[in-house]
Amino acid sequence: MNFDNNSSSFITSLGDDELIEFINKLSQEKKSKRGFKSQDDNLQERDHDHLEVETDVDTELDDHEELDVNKIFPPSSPLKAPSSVPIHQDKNNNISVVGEKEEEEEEEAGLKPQDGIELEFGDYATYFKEKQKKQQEADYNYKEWDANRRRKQYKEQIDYPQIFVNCIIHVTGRTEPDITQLHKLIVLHGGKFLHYLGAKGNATHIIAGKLTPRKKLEFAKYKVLKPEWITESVSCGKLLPWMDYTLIDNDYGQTKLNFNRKAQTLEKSDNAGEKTSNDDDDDDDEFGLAAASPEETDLTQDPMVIENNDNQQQIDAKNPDFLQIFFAKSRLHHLSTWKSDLREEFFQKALAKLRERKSNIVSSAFKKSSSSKIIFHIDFDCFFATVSALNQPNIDPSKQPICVTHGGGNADIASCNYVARKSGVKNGMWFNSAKKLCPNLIPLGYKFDEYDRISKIFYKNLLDLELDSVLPVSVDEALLDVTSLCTGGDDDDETIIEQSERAMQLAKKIKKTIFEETDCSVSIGIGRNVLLAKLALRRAKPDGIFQVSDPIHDFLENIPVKDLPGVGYNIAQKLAKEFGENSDFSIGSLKQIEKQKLINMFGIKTGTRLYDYARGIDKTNIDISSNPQDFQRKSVSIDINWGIRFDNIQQVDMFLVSCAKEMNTRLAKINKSGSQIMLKLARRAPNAPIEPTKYLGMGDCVFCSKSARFGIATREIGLISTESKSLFRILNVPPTELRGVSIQITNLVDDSATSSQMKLQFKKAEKTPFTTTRKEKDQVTDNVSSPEIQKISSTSSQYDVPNDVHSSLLKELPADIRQKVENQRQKTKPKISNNNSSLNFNNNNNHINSHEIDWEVFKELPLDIQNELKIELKRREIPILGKPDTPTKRDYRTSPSKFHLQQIFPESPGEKAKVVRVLSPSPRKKRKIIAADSAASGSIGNNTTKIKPPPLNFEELNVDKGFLDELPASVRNEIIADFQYQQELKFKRQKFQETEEEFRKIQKKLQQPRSIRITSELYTQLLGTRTKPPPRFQFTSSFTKIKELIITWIRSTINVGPHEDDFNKLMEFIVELISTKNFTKSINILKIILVNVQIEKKNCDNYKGFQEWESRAQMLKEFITTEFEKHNIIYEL
DNA sequence: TTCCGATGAGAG
DNA sequence: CATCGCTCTCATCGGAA
Ligand SMILES: Nc1ccn([C@H]2C[C@H](O)[C@@H](COP(=O)(O)OP(=O)(O)OP(=O)(O)O)O2)c(=O)n1
Repeated sequence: MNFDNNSSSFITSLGDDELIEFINKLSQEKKSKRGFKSQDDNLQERDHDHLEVETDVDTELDDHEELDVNKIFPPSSPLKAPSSVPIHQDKNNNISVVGEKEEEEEEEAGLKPQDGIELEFGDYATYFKEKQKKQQEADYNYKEWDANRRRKQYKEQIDYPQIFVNCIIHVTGRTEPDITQLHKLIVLHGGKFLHYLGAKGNATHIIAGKLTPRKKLEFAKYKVLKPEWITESVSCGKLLPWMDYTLIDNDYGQTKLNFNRKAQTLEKSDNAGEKTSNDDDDDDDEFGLAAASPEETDLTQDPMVIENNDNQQQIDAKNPDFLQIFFAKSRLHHLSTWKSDLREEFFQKALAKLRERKSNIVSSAFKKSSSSKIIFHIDFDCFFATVSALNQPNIDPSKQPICVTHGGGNADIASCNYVARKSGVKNGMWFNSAKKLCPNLIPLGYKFDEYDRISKIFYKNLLDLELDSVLPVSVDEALLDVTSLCTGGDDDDETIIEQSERAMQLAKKIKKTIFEETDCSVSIGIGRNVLLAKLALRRAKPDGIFQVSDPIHDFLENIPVKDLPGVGYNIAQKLAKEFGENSDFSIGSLKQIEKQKLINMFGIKTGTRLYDYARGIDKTNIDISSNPQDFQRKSVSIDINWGIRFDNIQQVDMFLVSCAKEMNTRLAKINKSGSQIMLKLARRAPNAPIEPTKYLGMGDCVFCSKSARFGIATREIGLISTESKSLFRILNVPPTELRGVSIQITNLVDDSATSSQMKLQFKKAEKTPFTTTRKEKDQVTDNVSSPEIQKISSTSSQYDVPNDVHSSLLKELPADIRQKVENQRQKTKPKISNNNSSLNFNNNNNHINSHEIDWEVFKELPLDIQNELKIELKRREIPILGKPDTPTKRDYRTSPSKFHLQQIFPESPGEKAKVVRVLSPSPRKKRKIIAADSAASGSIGNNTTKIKPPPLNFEELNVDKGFLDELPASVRNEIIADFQYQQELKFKRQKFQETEEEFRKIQKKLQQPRSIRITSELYTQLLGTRTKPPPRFQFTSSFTKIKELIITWIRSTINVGPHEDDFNKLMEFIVELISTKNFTKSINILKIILVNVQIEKKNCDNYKGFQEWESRAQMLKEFITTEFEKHNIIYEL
């Protein structure tokens, strides 16, 4: 029994409690021969194990030597008589037997409202999670039970050969033997039984008796096998080659070869709006899971189904399965996933091609005239709309306006056909507004699997052409370099006309083939570069081919700039505004603008690009193999801006964990890890309504983001989730205000490319935890690569959590964050730490944890596993009892000093420091932190745009000089507080701008022309003068900035009053102004203060603060009056 | 100059 | 009921050495 790599990452992904449960379970389990964990690394798998562990706490498995069958399968359970079990269909359209009873019990116990209590969402959420869990759990329990039974029955232990380890098998439809039997066979032989096909295509195999044509398409990406594969494999005691049992034997292998794209989704199509189709399309059930297909629906008498329908409550991000449900139905998610998969696929192809070319030595006879290419831009006409309308006999897309959308109302239109476009309907529009433009607009549902299928045919055809290069732009769109196909063999003899002619013929051929194979029309644009091809494509649409012929200027002249790639609303607006033309600013006009002017307006790159585009120049390269690095994926991110509604931070944390899991899955899929993480949040804009127009939408939002470094490339769920939670706290957005979350991982490293690091090293270290091996530098991650450090770093955050976190929140935090906060809290207390043993003092929580582990049993585990677990425990700072002198301890102490480690507490009286986190900021980072520190302690007069944050109560600033990179928690806290404060300011500023606008309007309404006139006069005057700002206010050079500064200052301190120092600085500034005869300016500042103090009055929670401000303002006013009198000036406000 | 982090635009 | 507003890349900007 041994852990493999993935087990390691599995255990590191567990929460502390889970880990402990895991250990305890393992201890009891060790006699069983079965490895606990199969190697699969995907989410589902993790969940499974995770759940097994979890369930152990409150089930009876603790004592499973005496396992009572009835506890798992109560007397009424059908499993008592497995062979005669009635088939039972659950809501997922999967026939389930095992676990059925639990589900029912659970319903009774937890789901059905009892005593007339309304079912709350929390119950629902629990229920939903529980259901999944129970399904998986039941499999495991069943296995245990069966083993037990056999043991008793045969008085010996017969283990079934675990032939299906690594297999995740889904059974669908009618099979012989039936699903119950198959389920048992699979589970008993080590396989995972997948009750439903999630959106992520986790199943490795699908077993089916026969397939409807529709299912055939749907399962095209899977190994769909006959049930005999299972039964015969079992009777042979080994895994038989699945190829001999394929159900779809005609094209599977081929498809697989050409399109190694992984299954993305098995989302069934909706038929929203008019239910026009009665074919074998499946409708979604509410949960985005597999739906009932016609031949099975007769079995759907399960109360479960009804129950679920009753409980179709709001599905928002609080639901633990929200991500899957959401993604399954999100068109943009599909679009993005398809795109990156295609990019990856073609990237790999290009690499292969490159290798091949290299081994063929001669790479010449290629690339003859790179200057003159022929590029095709090919794209399906209104892709989603066309495909969704296929096989819909009642609809004629050439006459009726159609669109693809989820529902009516404010649902987005993904795509609409050209009939609808005539009425002004556009992609991305909301259905309601479109309906106004086009009253008979017909809504159609999404058919993601169809889009995928058509797309595959499309790309297969393109590949078959053996072009110079194919660059996927989207699921329905690609750029082709067809130069060599159009230039033929003879070099220079060809005229341009001949080339064009060939290109045209080729385009026609492609168009025809694709139409024949898909029933969908493509349009093709042909040009000498990507730009021209794109513009030509636009002209070609719909259902056409257009070739840009050589005097390209005529062609370009009247095209609106908006059509240029990279020119969107903003740039087009800016151009139109600047040059006074009405909205359709053409390329012809763009050409008139000087290069420098464009650069000034849009920056160096955009400016030059616009300039070139106007002249038809574009050097974009579409050949992946010519420079693969350019086409490497550089980031992986998850964005959710729909359904984000949280009540408290715990829910946010849970959600972030789901995201981390998803992130891990995605990274694992492409074998990459990243060393930098960014959390981006959308916060409801100050004046936006709590609930926006679009149901569960994000509405108008303010965005903020913060990034951090792991110090090492990773995809560990634990690290990602911990870091995101940490960042979330830094960004300080109230959970109720949150409307969008995104996590991005960058600085990607290929697993294989960095053999010296991460997993391999990690594994090595597991095996020999006593030796400290010399690590090579990790190129990407700032020289941190020691496995010990990597492990510790789960507790790392670039920033620590501020210590004003409410204590009720604390206990909800993951242990490692909690630990940090606790530590910091301790630290702010008077020194008591020095003579304490960490076991008693430092790790209160963890000490409790460690008692939960049965150390006696732990000791009986195989040594290597013990070691592994010890490392993990150590990483989490859970003390290892019963064996105090653990070797892992030494590892910390002997860590090379070049690593920057955080000293928090002495581990034992004699020892020096305890390493809590590792962070290796780049030199810049270091500077930045230090700089931020000084900024935070500075005040308004410093040469910085920062305003001093409200007084923070960090009395002690014990800077530990020994660790340059790491500032003590208290200082870090200040930095974080400062950052949060800045965020708050930013947000308030925005809020203020709106308030200010309102204020101005009110002023106008009240007919106070005089005040306005004076104000604006003063403003113009001030803005017009270019006096150097006085020294003390050097940080701003323009009056608007000063104004803004003062406004934010007031706004942020209206509850506490101005800080003495700041106010003094201001007074100095005024004195300076007056002495330099800047009278107007001083009056103006006074005005701003007076006005804004009053404005803020209504936002003020603490009247005292306002009074403080008001009195200061009066003081200033008097001061100015007196000063002015000295100069014989009388002013008027 | 160069690098970095935050932010935004644009694409399908 | 509604509704499923993703995700990647490049550019810009301001701040820091
Ligand atoms: N805001 C958008 C834009 C596009 N899409 C989807 C639906 C489209 O069918 C597909 C392809 O986008 P295109 O921009 O190519 O638009 P169409 O194919 O619909 O129309 P056409 O290409 O004919 O202009 O992407 C979407 O869901 N939402």
